[in-house]
Amino acid sequence: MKQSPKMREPQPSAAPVITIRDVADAAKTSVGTVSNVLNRPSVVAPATRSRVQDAIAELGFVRHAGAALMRGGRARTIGLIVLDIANPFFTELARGAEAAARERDHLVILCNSDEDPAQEQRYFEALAEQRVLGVLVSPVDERSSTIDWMRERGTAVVLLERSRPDYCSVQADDISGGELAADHLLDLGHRHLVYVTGSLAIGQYGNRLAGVRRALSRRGLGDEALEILEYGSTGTMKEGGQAAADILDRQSGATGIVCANDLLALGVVGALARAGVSVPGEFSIVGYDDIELAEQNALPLTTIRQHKHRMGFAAAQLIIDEAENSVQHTHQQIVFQPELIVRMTTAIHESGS
Amino acid sequence: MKQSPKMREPQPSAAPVITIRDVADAAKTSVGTVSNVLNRPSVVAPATRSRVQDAIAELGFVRHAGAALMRGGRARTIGLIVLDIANPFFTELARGAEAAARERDHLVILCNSDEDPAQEQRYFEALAEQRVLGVLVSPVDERSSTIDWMRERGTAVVLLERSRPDYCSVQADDISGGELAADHLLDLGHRHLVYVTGSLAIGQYGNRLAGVRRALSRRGLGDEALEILEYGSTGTMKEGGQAAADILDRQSGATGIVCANDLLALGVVGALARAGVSVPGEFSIVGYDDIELAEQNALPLTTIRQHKHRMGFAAAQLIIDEAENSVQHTHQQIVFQPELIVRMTTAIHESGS
DNA sequence: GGCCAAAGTTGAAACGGTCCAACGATGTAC
DNA sequence: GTACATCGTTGGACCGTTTCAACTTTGGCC
Repeated sequence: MKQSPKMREPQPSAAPVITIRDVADAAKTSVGTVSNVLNRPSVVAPATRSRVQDAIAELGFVRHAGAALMRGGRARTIGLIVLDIANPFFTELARGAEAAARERDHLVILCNSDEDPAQEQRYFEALAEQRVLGVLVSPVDERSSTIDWMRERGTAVVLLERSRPDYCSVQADDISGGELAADHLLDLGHRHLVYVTGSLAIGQYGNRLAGVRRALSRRGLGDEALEILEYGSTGTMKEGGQAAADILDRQSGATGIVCANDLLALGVVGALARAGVSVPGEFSIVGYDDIELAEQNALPLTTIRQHKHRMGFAAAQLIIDEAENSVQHTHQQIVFQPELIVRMTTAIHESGS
Repeated sequence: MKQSPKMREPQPSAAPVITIRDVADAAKTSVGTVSNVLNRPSVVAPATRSRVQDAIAELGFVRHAGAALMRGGRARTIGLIVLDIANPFFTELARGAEAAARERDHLVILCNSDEDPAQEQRYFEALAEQRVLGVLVSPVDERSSTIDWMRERGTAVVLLERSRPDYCSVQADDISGGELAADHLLDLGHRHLVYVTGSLAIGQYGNRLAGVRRALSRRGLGDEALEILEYGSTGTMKEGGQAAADILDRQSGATGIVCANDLLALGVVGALARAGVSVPGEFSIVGYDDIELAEQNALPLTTIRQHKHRMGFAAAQLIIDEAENSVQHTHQQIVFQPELIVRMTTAIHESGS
């Protein structure tokens, strides 16, 4: 009955779908010229250019990114796959990547693998299908064949927090970081340490542990001076709370605690405080990452600072470079040095020894 | 056992670019059939189907999402634009959206506007060009014409934390939440409150303030019983620390502090602790959001819980529904009720008022 | 006025998929 | 044996853009 499309219906289904063709007609020119206005405005005569721009604005034309990609191009979009979007380390890194991308007029889309290889794979595939410029990934497993698969299909990949000789990567020197943390405690006189960590399958946690061990052995201390408490996931505050309970249970005589990240450390500190245990009186605690919370905590956390923003920035630059100069591009592994930030959760070990 | 990866030069870009045509040839069938295997596997005979699937695997075919969209379809991707990716409220919400999307085999891509209208606009445009299914947005300004513009161009939009009668939206009842917080303090005997907030241009912070005022006026208290400390941004821990300093400076006699979000509250609590001021002895503090940190803090935070995960879940469901049943879809505004969670930062106000 | 180069514009051929009408093969009913 | 329904497959039109060779216009120079 009411076939008239001009009726007052506020329905959204009136989707007109404006194409470059419509713009060309409205501006009384050709599709080629409109395309030039979009992509190479300088080659179009000013008068024509502004006629086209007016038509675009008037009709509300939105270029179809998918169609634009068909003649071989690559998108102006960078994918970033992180292990845990709730970890401030990654959000700060994402900000850095975004800043670098913005400089070159690119966009970052953030994907959360939640440490699940299947989910990671889904995002890899989706990004490959989108023909993104490249993917920055903090891989669940850096040996995963999916990463090679991506590159074989023509999508550049930069590894975060992991490295492989045949890929660009951006990481921190986690071994030195672990060493820095342990050295600090040893310098303060602690002689029995605990390393609290998320899953050691996460490479950087393993490396930090290696650094701790190196510091111990440099002083002639062996594994008897170290306990390891490993929890299942990426290292959350809740797990830190659990760790504090476990440490109190054990009564093992340990006085220095190195945590694999700040969330764990804050969890430990919080739980100890709630249990009425003095920090740094009875335990000295060092975190890792230097997230904003570390400084703002009621008891500011001694920690190992990572240059998260710079790492993200560098990674995005690498991927843009790799994509734009793929011919003469050489893979590089960038390593950032961590830094000890002493705050209030560590102190000299008074009694004994 | 080593492979010899160095035998041949790492191909600069020997990009083969496998198309559906190549797959069809390899599987000795037609492109139409391959397309059917991809999109409607059930209509293809099992033998053919597996031949095609083998060819896809062997050749490493990746469908070109852009091309697939050209015949009018919509992507299986949902955009989510948040104000501040470092705020756990949004990451938890993102997780909820992701869960709902996964159920329907969609993907969420997260974009961070950082409260900058220009950045928000850039993401809107990029998502429109990608022809995403729809966009969930926590808008910098819900009256922005960009939102209407998106819908006119055919991209569904669901508002988060804001509402407009002509859009789907998911929000919390912030007025009730503010009231809940203030009532709690008033019940405990506090008679002079401070409201610590980020920019009041952020609508929900304004609503929470309105709730606080409502609670006061219900008890016959007016603006003389309320101080407002407004800081510039989205409300960070650092600003909370500043607020604590300002409150101590003023000596105004206030004893109850309502914060517009948990990060502010944790900043206040941390800074007061560092200043040696007892909480909840001298000040009672209520946060807002119930992020994970609130519970895990050394002094667990009394706060107003928001159902972040459910909100994200509902929003993603709405957008999928709107996109799939656009004809008979009616816009709905979903409102979640907040909940008071009493922990350790609030206590009875002892001394006479 | 004739010639030429530069500047601006044009139309059509890709690009890699989806969709669909039409087709062939096979089985079933009478 | 004929008519018909079902199932699986096929090829080509089409989607919206970019690219590029060819074309037209303009203006400078001798």
